Amino acid sequence: MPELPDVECLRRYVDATSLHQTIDAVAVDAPRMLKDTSAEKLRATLEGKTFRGTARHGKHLLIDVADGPWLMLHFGMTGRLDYARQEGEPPRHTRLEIRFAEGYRLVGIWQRRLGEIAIVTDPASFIEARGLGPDALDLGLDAFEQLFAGRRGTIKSALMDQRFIAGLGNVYSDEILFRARIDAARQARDLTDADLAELHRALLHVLRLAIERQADPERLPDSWLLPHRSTSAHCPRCGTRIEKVETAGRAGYRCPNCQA
DNA sequence: AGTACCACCTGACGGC
DNA sequence: TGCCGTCAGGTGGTAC
Repeated sequence: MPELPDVECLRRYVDATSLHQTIDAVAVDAPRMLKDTSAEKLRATLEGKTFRGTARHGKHLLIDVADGPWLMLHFGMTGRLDYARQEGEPPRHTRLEIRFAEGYRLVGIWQRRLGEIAIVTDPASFIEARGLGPDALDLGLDAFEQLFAGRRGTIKSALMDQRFIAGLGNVYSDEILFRARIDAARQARDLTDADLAELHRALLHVLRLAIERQADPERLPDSWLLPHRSTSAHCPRCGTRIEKVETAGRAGYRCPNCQA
C-alpha cells in the first residue's frame, strides 16, 4: 500500500516510538533488499547508536542516526513497521529487526521482498542521486504548473513518475484524478491552467486528508474512489458503474461519466 | 521521450 | 481437496 500518506504515517510512528534509544542489535533476513550495503555494514553502522529524527521524501522514509549517516527504508507494495516489546516471535515476514537496549524493538515487515533497506549520507544527496522529483506535498501551485510545462505523455504516468513528482502511486493518482474529474488517459500537455489548478487542489486535499485519517482505507470518505475500486462498484457522485482501465500493465479505476 | 513488457517476491482467491 | 492461473497499492531495466 505504501504511497506518500502511508509513508508519512510510518515516519510519525518512528518519531513517536523509536527515537533516542540505544540500538543494541540489528538483524536482516533479506539480503536482496539491501541496496549498496550488507547486513554486516548495517549492524556496524547502527549498533550502539540512537535514532534522533526522521524525514520523508515521496515514498522514502529516512531515519537520522545520531553521529552517523541515515537509514533509508522503502516499503514497496507490502512493507510496514511494528514497534513493541521484545517478547515472543516477531511478526511473520519480518525482514529487519532493530532491538533497543530498553527492551523494545522496531521491525520492518515486507510480505513480498519488494522494498529496500539502505544506508545513505543524508536526505538531500539521496534525493539527488536517485533523481527524485519534488515531494508532492512540497509543491505550490506555481511550481506545479511549471513542472508540467512541456511534459509529454499521459497525466497519470506523469503523476506516478517518481522523477517527476515523488510520492504518488497507482491508488492515490487515481484518487486525485477522480477528485479533479480528469481522465487519466489525457495528455499532460493538453491540460489547461484551470485543469492544473483543480488537479493541484485535489492533490493537496487528498494527501492531507489521507494522512489525517492515518492512511486507513476504512476511515476514508465514502465519497472517494478508493472504497469503490471495483468494476462492480458505482461512482459515489453520479452512480455510473466504475470502469477498469489498463495502463502500462497497471489496473486503474475511473468514473467514465465524471472524468473527462 | 514515452510506453510496453519482464523481473523481482509472496500469498490470496477463483475456477476447474 | 488440490492445482493453476491471475492479481495485488512499487520500481528498475530493456527493447522498441
